[in-house]
Amino acid sequence: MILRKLVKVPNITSRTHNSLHHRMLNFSTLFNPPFSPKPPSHLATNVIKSYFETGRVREARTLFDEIPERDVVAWSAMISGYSSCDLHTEAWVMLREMLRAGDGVQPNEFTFSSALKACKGMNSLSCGALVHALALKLGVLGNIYVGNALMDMYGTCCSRMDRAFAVFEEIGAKNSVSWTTLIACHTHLGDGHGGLRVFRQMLLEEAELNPFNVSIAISACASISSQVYGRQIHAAVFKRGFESSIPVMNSILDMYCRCNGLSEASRCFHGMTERDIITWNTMIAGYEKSDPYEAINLYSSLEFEGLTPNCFTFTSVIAAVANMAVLGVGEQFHGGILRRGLGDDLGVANALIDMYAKCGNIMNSCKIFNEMHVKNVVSWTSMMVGYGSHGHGKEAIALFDKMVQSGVRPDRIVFVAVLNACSHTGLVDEGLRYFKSMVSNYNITPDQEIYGCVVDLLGRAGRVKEAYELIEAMPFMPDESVWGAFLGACKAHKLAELGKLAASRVLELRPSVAGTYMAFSNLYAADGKWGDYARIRKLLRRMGSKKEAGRSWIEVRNDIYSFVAGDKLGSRIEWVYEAVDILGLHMKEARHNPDLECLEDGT
DNA sequence: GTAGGGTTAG
Repeated sequence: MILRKLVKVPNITSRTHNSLHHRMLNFSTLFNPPFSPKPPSHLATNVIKSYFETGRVREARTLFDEIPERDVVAWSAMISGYSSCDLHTEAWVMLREMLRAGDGVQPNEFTFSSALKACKGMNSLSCGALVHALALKLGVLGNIYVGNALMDMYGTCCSRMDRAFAVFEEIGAKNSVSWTTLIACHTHLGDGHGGLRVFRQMLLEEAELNPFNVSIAISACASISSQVYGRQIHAAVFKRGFESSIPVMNSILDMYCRCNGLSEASRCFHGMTERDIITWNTMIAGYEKSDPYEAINLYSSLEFEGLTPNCFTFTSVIAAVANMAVLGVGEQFHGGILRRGLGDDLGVANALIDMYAKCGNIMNSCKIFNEMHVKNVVSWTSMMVGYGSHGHGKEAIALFDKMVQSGVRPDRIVFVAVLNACSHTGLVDEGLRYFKSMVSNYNITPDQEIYGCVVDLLGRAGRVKEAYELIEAMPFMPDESVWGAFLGACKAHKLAELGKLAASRVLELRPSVAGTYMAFSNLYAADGKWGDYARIRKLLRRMGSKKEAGRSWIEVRNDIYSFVAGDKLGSRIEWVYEAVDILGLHMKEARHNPDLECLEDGT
């Protein structure tokens, strides 16, 4: 009777549970009654599993330690339990203890599949390869669970897709998990095309569609921004009745959000009968950039539905606040984050650094950054971008050096941040040094964005010839971001001929960019060539293309007023003009000469 | 009595 009660651990209250646990510690009394010749360790294993399922890790370990003769099932339950609770290192330590115990217990296929999951969780290729060797020695590689787990480990740890694929090829009778795992490995590595190739192969080999492989295939479409493929799979989802699966629908929402289909995402979202927190997070993230106001509205509806926001929710909501630059709202969300104990989450803290910087409060960004216990490359980048946009280029650069000293390896995006900081502070030679170091010390191949930054760095400082030489020396065709940076330099330094060359290149690459025509016509105007100026303007009008209006907004006593140049906000617009006049006076006092040519009526 | 794949944050 007592044993039957113990097996039902998850359903009991904590007080009852604690008292039971207190009695359970005496293992031999409970599990080895006088009439039983051998300890029924399978019952203890049952309880261990229940403990892990309810997160009672310490109790599981205590009970395990009490078992006099641990068999392979008990060891496997411990390794699996730790790994399921995301305690992968503990699972690994357990495996090592098992192998060293010297009691003749050998790992089986259950032990290996759980151990490989732990290696994947630790992102340790060396541990995974050790398990692989041992599994080979003990002849369990033919087991489908072991094969699939091995493939997953290789595909995740250090991106060894070559080895993952070799394992996949060796699996004789692949099952649906084998296919899903291989598609997921490709997709999670950012190779959506590869994921879809495998998905297509899976269909050719007449493997069945299921919610698992469909979710990851849609995620692959999202990663390559292909709404065309995404819609095809959406149609298959509809046909097979997988629309009742929340993860499948969440994937579809995410795909539409990332593939310029926000209205379609919204339609699907409203059609869902059941939604979880990931559904809401996906939509909030989808609206965060293009319609941050709606993202914040969604947050309110989520709370109204009684769901609990998590760190993903706040990361997106804080990003929405940053895009609107509404400090008061951001502070309120920050309070909510602290009340829920989510302030220590890395993603949330990174978003807060960015939000405070974009809302003009760089001091709070610094405070959050300095108080973080763990920082990743995004934390350092966010702080550097913040410093850069506040005109503190030197602080941004100092931070880069500090980051390297702390052992964080810079990625491509950090270099974008440091180059921008150098560019806006006029630290041209420092910027060029970082550009060279990126290639020689960190083996990062510069892409269009990086070249655009360096062209901007040289161009702003008036070193336009060097900027042009850099463009000429690029190992690939410069895109519109590179020529755009060059065009900006020509405009700033009134180099009409070179500017026309740059503008024509941008127009060749993206003929629909109205902003380029504007810059182009301004160059003619600056050059006094009014006939050419009129011709471009006429062309622009004929295209029906309109440069998107630069929108500004101001927060006055908790109300936000948004406007474009020449807009009328009733009597309140006077406040804005008054503020602009005061800024102009400040500029004159500081002996800055405002460039009024950049002002365009109605834009 | 012990093992598996999918969805959200820069």
